[in-house]
Amino acid sequence: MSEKSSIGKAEITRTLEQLGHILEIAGSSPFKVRAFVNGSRALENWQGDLFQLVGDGNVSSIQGIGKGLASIIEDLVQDGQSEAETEIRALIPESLLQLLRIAGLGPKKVRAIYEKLEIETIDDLEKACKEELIQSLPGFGKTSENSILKGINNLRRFSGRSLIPNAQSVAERFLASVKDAQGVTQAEIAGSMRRNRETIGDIDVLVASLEPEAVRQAFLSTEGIKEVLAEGETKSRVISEEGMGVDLRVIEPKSFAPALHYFTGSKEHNTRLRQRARDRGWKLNEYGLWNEAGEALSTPEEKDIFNLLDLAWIPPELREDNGEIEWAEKLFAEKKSWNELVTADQIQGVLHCHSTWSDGKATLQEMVQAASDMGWSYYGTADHSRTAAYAGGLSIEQLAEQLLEIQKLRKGFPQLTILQGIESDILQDGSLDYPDEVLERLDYVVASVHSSFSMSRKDQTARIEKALRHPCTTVWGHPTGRLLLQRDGYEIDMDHLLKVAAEEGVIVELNAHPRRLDVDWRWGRRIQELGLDVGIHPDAHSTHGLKDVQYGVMAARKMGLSSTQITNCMERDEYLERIKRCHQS
DNA sequence: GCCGTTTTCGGCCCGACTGTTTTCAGTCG
Repeated sequence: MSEKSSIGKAEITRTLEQLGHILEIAGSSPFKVRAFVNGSRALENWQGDLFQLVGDGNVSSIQGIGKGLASIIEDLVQDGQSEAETEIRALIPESLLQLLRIAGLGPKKVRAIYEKLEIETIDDLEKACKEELIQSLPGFGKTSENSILKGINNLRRFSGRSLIPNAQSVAERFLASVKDAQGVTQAEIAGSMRRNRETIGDIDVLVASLEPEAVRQAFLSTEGIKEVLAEGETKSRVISEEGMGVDLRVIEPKSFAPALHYFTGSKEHNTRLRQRARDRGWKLNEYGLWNEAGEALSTPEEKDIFNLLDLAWIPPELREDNGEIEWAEKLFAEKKSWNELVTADQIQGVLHCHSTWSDGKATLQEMVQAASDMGWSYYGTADHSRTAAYAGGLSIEQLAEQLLEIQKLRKGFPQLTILQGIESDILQDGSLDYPDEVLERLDYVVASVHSSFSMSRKDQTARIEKALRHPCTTVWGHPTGRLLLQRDGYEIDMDHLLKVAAEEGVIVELNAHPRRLDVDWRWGRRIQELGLDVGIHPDAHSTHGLKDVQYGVMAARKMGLSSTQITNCMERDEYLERIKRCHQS
């Protein structure tokens, strides 16, 4: 398959989604619109070698992608462009897509604004609002004009999504303030946070109470509300001062389980479940599950909903319509339940941490003390290698000096096994950063890419493959190099490299830094199929950074992994044996 | 546009809140 085009899967999924939105503004059938958006998601969730799939002419084998979308995808992969795409893009000015990002503006209103006033950009729309041109349009008024101005303002101030720790602190604040409101029996965070998504758009607070008014009062009196967007009897929505949308939903206690399921989502997962209910002549909504006669079935817990639909209970993290429903069906038929997903207290130790020896903020002794305080039984430091000059990479002499310090520390921390590793840059030609005899003296090697991100997919893949095949490589560090909300990862043939890692016994890192969470959870199923071992490593640059393993654990749960698939859930002796095995001279 | 123990047509999930409306369309999750 030719690789002359540089269009990867990520760009194609974005294109399909955009085309859906363009069709929406252009007034296409809502079902056609949904087909594009669904197709985009189906492709995003599908893991494998897209080049291969296109070569085999099998694109429409992906559920949700039919002949039409398959042909667009094939054209994009093979030529970098598609005639159908060009035709759709010609329907409306591209810049109208930006208007959709303004809260309160949907496709119909954007279209009306464009057709009546020929407004194409956010700047022009802002000007029109200030000149009071919008309020005269049919279906608009003075209030809509003001809310559009507010929406534009918010859009400019906030990027839209947040990293998990930032979202957590906002969520905890709002949860705390409704929890003690009068009449509250239960309160939980639902939505993408409960599903452990890698970034969070909105926070969903779900509260069970027969006194919704008291809950609303408590919610709206939470500290740090920038703006109230809606306040109804059972539903309110605000923007926090951090720029996060926070939704409150109050539900009667008897409906808490179906509501928790409903507001946990994902939307796609919910749609599938509601369809499943419909197939039986039933109805599923946030208030409960209803039979043909319209009688509520008993669903005191989430698992009751699943079981009544002949499904095993599905952990919230897995509810992405990513094959979990089919799996739950099988488990239910076999009277089995899901394997227990990994928990943070099962982590026994970590590799891949930094210290002041390279670019860390804490000394090695401080890091070791913190690791000991975490109750771990092994700890590996892996500072940067010599080529990483930007990060104070260690020379061969410094590595030797560091070992002396480690030997001293070992005496002070007899209960903690302290390992000396290195995070070796994978050089441009795929070799590691020290001579083999230096690498062999270390306890382990994390091989990571830190430079030349823009190599072609083919070259980047070959580069990393060479590093993974090096006998000293123990761990493949942050496999894609992505930084969430900052940059995409480098282009690689992930499926191929995972196979290489499996062949070589290399541990695939799940980098737990909340900005990385790399490897992406969407590879979870493939990783399990290949029988790969995953290591959850904090990539800590400070003592506080060690606590980031919790985010790695969240991502591992989202991958569907249990402790037996995580190397650093092993007891010390087994673990030391394991990292020796893939670090042979 | 996608899909099919309704298989090539006729469906396609569901409900709250808002604003501009006199009964509802649009937006959102």
